[in-house]
Amino acid sequence: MSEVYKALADPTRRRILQLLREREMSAGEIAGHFDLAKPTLSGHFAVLREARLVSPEKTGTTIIYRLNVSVLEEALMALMDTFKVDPKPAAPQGVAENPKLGGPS
Amino acid sequence: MSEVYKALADPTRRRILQLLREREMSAGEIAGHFDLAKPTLSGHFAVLREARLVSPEKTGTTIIYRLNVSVLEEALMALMDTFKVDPKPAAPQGVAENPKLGGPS
DNA sequence: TTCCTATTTCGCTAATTAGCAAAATACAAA
DNA sequence: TTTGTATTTTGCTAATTAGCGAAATAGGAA
Repeated sequence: MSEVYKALADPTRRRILQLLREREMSAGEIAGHFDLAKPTLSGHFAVLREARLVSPEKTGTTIIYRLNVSVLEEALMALMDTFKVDPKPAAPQGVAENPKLGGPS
Repeated sequence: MSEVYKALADPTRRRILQLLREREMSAGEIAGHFDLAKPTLSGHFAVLREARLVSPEKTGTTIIYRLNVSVLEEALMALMDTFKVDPKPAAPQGVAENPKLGGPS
């Protein structure tokens, strides 16, 4: 799960995911959308694969990358759950007002 | 907005946010939850402040950190919108089975 | 004022990472 | 087999970053 955070932390990888959200694409086609060398993009693909955010499908010499929507969905859900954020416009969330400042130090 | 991704990418910072989700705490009290030096934690606080995920409030010599729930909420919403993910459980859909290429050949 | 506590800022080091060119791998066609 | 195309792996450099101890800053108490 931590790999997902790492994968999402890079803007290039987020753009790749957005591209794949529209339709699946080959590695070279994705690379064509960036001003980066192909080995650089290949490295980004590896990070996205490790996070299970994309799945490669080899057909001939080309590799088709497809967005793994369910993994992305699960990751965002877990994120919301971790921070107890509701998908609805939040009710006034009571913040504890007992900070106990000087504390037990 | 990109600062939020960066802030969430580090596990220590995510634990800090989880602590602050329960109640606001002073910098020193937060530091007490970790085996890290205080300057290290102070650096993490700075990243969280830059992302506007926490707000500091100075009272005397102590600084109380409070979770900025609305910012976290907005960030997660924007993330879901970016990737067009619905807050409902989705139909099961092919999950990646092997991050490496070449497969079981 | 001096002293104590809380927190940050300053250097610095080690580890990580994004980027590239070149080489290697894999596959299809001739 | 050789050739050509698509993609990854290798080896490297520069930039970023998490970590630390020491010093600096700020406020309250004596």
